[in-house]
Amino acid sequence: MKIGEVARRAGVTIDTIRFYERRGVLSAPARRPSGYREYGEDTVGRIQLARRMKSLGLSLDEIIDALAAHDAGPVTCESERWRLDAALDRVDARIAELKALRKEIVAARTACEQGSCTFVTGGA
Amino acid sequence: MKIGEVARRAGVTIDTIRFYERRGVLSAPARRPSGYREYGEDTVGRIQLARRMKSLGLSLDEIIDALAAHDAGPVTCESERWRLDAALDRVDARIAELKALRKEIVAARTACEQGSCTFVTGGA
DNA sequence: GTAGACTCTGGACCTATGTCCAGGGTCAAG
DNA sequence: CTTGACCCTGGACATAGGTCCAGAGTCTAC
Repeated sequence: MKIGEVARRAGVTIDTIRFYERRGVLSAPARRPSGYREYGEDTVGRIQLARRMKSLGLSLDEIIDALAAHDAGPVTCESERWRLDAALDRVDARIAELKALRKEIVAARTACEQGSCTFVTGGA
Repeated sequence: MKIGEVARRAGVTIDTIRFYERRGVLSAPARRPSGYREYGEDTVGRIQLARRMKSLGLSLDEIIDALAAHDAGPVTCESERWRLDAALDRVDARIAELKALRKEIVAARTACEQGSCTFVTGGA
């Protein structure tokens, strides 16, 4: 299968596939005599798994690591769940940050309404 | 006042001040015969106001715009509050995104525990 | 006058994840 | 054989907000 078909079936662009190859998400595929990349079915699944991980908030480096674990041997939900936990912790931390920021903004708004504005005057 | 003192008093780096000048947050200051930038007191306040806006989630472009409004004439909390509202809307939107992501992650975790894992197998 | 701290310019570099491009070669159908 | 779709490489570009650098000139206290 040529790269275009892999891209179409996996729902990504050709550029993304080549980028993933450069970054190590995908290993270098076989080549036709012409130099064209030749992929097997499994590549589509691997890309889809990578995208699934990405959609759950894993970074590319984390995805590479997770896929390496897959490659190294049988993985189970038990052995991999910590990756989700890490992603969850990060999301929670980010939400907490944003909630703190929200509070700040609301406080600034309230101060505005009460005449002790720190947004227009720069106080604080 | 030379740039180093402004930086120290405003709590930013010299590089940041020069960057703000390039971007238009600060106008080009007077120069000494040697070429050194010469600042007045007001610059410290302007930088602090910019930082305050930044800490409330405004982008640099928004800060530039807000400061331009300050420069153009008297501003009031009434006339400027919409900027805070815009920042608040953005933060709320981002929090909503992250909560949706959180839900996804938790769902993936739950599926793991129940044996229908979409994280290890890539299903979905 | 000299040492050490300060400042100048202009551009490269950083993170993260792709996206796009030019200039060229290849494949498949008619 | 031609045409149009496909693929190759390597590198530049994008976002946002700075950060850092070299090599040169300046300022100040002693």
